[in-house]
Amino acid sequence: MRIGEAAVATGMTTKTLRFYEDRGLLPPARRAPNGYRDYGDETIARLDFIHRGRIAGLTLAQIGDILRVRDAGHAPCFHVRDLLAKQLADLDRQIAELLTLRSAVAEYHETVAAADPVECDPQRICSYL
Amino acid sequence: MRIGEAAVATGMTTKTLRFYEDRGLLPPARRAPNGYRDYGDETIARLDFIHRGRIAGLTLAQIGDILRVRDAGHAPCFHVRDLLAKQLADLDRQIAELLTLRSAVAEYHETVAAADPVECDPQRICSYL
DNA sequence: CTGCACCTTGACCTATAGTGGAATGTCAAG
DNA sequence: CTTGACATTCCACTATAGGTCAAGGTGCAG
Repeated sequence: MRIGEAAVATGMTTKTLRFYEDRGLLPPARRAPNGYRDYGDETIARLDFIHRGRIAGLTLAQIGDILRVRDAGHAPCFHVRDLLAKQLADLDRQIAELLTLRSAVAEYHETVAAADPVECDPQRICSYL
Repeated sequence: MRIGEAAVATGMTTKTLRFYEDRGLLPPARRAPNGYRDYGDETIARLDFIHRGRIAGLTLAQIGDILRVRDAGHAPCFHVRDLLAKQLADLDRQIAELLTLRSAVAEYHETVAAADPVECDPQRICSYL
């Protein structure tokens, strides 16, 4: 299977596949006599895994870690569990930060929406921010 | 006031001040005869405004837009109001996305936490993700 | 034989908000 | 006269996940 077909099969671009190889998420591809990359079904499965990981919000580095555990012959379940726990904690922190920011912005917005431009002090750029 | 003093006064670094000038958030600084930048109080006020904008989660580009409106002689209130409304909408979207992602990750996490590594199919890398 | 679709590599670009370092100039104090 | 603290410019680098462009090789159909 050539790179273009693999790209269509996984919904990625050929650029992305080469990029993943360069980043070590895919092993160096087997080559046809003409130098073209030749992929088998196991690579498609690997790319699907990478895709699922990305959907779960994992970074390529984290996905790479999981793949290396698997490639070392171990089941990466415990590693994945820890990674997902960390991901949950990160998400909770990010959500909390955004909620804090949201309430600050909402307050500014109410103030400025009720503002009279005439009272705005040029020196302060905008009196309501 | 030299750049180092202005940096201390605003809690920024000299690098940041030069960077802001380069990005057009500060006008080209007045220079002392020795070539050193020479800042007045109006620049400190401007830097404080930039700082408040950053705290409100505005990008430098957005803050720059506000400053250009002010520099053109207009009160930027209406512009700021629209910007903050957009910022609120963006934040709501981001928060919603993160909450969606969080629930997906939470589900994966529960599944994998209850998983038996022995049943994990190597071909699928990790059966629970 | 030529056109077209596909493949190869390498180098550079995107956005964000700065940070780090090198080479050099300025100025007051000891 | 030199040392130290400050200033100048310019260039490169950080992290993320690729995208763009160029110059060229491969292979099949008409």
